[in-house]
Amino acid sequence: MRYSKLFGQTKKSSPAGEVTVNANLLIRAGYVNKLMAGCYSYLPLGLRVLRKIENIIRKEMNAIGGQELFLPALHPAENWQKTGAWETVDVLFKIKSRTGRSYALGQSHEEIITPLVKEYLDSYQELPLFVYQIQEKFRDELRAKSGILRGREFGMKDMYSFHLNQGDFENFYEKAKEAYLKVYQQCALKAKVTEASGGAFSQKISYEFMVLTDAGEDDILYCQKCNYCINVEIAEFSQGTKCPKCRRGVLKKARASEVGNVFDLGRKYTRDFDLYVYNKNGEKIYPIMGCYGIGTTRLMGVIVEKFHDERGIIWPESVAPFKVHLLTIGRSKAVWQFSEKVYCALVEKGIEVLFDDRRKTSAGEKFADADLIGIPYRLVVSDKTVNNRQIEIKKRNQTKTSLVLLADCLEKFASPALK
RNA sequence: CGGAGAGUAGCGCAGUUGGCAGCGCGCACGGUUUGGGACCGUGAGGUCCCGGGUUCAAAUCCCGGCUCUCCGACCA
Repeated sequence: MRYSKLFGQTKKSSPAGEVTVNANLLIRAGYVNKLMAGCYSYLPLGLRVLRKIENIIRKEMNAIGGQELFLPALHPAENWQKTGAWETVDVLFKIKSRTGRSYALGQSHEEIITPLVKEYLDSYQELPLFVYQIQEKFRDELRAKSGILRGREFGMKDMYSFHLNQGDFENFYEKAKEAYLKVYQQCALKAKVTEASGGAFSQKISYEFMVLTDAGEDDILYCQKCNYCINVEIAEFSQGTKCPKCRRGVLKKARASEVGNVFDLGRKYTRDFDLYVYNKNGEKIYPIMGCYGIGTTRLMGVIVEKFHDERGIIWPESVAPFKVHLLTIGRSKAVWQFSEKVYCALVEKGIEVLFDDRRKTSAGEKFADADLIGIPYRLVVSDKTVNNRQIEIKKRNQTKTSLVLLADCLEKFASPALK
């Protein structure tokens, strides 16, 4: 991609009154644009990051048997009335059509997936079933805040599982948990599995996946010796008390952001929508349901909160919009010809490259933009390098630079599949 | 929804006692520059958030509303 043609370029000044790091950097670097509080457009650069995050999640969900589908965001009110959520869920956006019919915008999709599964589930032999989607959710938050961490419209992967019995659900929960931890690991994040309240429709414990960051909205207590972690909203002990699990460590309190969750929905929805099967003994069974969410846009925001410095974003390679950022510095014909050659060679090898080919832009501005945008590797072709047909290479999170030949460069960045 | 702050050019902001609408960046054109956000010149660009009111005169004062940010409450 040629930066001169990219829609959504950097801004020199911070958006007015925006203090959140993720909003500030993502807006300034040209990843997102705010339409209104809690509602963001994803520009080409931002969409590339979001798609990478989604694909990491997609791969892991598929690996545990998840089947991707896509549900409507606009829902008939009747589905929400049937579960009682129409009256009780205050974040539900409600809409009236011209003809007076009532609709809801999906804040979650249990009300849609359950009757859908009912239409196709014929036998207990089809269980367990795991379906998921990646879609925008709508929640009428009283106060949207923290940039893309809490929006009124936001991206989410939501998976729903259906099981014959509690034991089967719990087995799958363990697999889902491992898959989630792999997702965060690939996003370079360390997530803690945290006990939390079950929310409005479940008296049971739920699990949240928390990443430590001051930008978060939750307080957790975690053990420094084992993996025990609990949300303070349900914790019966305080900071400094002995860990109830390993009895060796001491609990520490910290701020965190919830980047995923798992709920045991029990038979709430299958009963509400009369979704049942007969087991092999001819007994009528309402399946146990679980739901599993990962906020895709929030995950993107948390990554920025974790990986940045005073100059800009420092993307982990796995989610970076491009692998390399090629800068051309200087105006000599030799520099231009060589950088064009390098760009074309990288593109031909299938290496994701953003080429800062702006003719009149100063070196300082290109460096500053490269730091702000935060692509993992910076390549520079300039008068200093071109005589020896070399390219300067620097990692975004390091200060040292080195010189390499084009062939070495292509070798270094070639994707494993092409090697 | 309670508390606090803000809304003026595309973006960031200044605007004193009520008296011609300004600055920086960006943008367009010309020129000089070229390894860390260079410089000179010229130019375009305005519903001063919206609606009332006071006044000879309102970006400025008063009333009402809207939007944004932060804190809180809220938050499957």
